[in-house]
Amino acid sequence: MPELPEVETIRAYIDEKVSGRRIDDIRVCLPRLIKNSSAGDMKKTLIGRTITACSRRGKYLLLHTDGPYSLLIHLRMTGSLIYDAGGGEEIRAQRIVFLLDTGKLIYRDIRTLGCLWLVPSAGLTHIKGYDTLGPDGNSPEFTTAYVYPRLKGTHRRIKSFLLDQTQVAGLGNIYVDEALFRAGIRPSRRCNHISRVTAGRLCDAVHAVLAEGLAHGGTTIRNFVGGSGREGNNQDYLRVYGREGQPCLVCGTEIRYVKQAGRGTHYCPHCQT
DNA sequence: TAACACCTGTAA
DNA sequence: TTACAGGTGTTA
Repeated sequence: MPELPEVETIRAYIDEKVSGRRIDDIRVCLPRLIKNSSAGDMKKTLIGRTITACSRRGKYLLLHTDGPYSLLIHLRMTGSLIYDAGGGEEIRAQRIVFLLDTGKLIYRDIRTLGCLWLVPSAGLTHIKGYDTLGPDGNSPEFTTAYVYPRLKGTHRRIKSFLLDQTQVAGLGNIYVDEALFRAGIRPSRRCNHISRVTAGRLCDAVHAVLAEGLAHGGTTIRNFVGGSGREGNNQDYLRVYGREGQPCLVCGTEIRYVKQAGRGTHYCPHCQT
C-alpha cells in the first residue's frame, strides 16, 4: 500500500496509537527485512525505549524513539503497520512484532519486500534512498519553479521522471498515471519537450491527486490491507488507473493500457498528448 | 533504459 | 501455467 497518501494515512494512525508507548520486546520472524543490523542488535538498541512519534518523508516512515536510534521503515509493495490492542483476530504474514507496554505494533508484509533500518535519531540516516529524497509532491517546495528547470535538463520520459524519488518524493504508479491524465500529458512524453505552462499544469495535477488521495484516506485495491483503520476509498475516484478498456470520463475514448518502464500504464489517447 | 532481482498471492 | 501487482536497487 505504498504511495504518499497511503503511507501518510498509516503514519497518522500509527502516530496516534503508539506515541508514548514503550517497547518491551521485539519478535523478529523474518530477520532479512532488517537491512543494516542484526535482529539481536535491533533488540538491544530498541527494547526499553519509548516511541515518541511517527513521521513520514516520501514513502518512508520513521518511528522516533527517546534513544540514540530510531526505526526507518519502507513498506515497498505489500508492507503495512498495524496496531493491535489485543483480542483481535489473528493477522497473517506478521514479520516483525513490537510488544509495547500497551498492545503490539505489527509489521505485516505478504511479499516480504519491505525494509527496516536502525538509524541515528538525529542527523543524516546514511540510508541512500532516504537522504536523497526530493521534496514531497504535496509540499510547498514542489513548484513549477522547482520542476521546470529539471524537466528542461533531461530527455527522460515524464512517467519515469515522476517515479524518481530523488526528483519528487511520494508518487508511485497510481498517482503518476492520475496526475498525467489530469495534466493532459502522455506518459511517454520527453521531459525536455514539456513547456513551462504544461509543467505548471503538471505541478498542479500532482498536488491535486495527492490531496484527493489523502482526503479519501488513500487508495485500497486488491484487499492487500487488512486490519483496522487504514482502508481508504480513493479507488472510487481514480480516473484512469485500472480503467483500461473503459471510456474516458472526459471524452469517452477507450482508456489504453501499455507497459512503460516495466510498469502498467494507463492513459487516454485523446486527452493526453 | 530495459531487464532482472527480490517475494507471495491471485486472477486470467 | 502465466502474467501481473501500489517499489526500488543492481546490472547489462
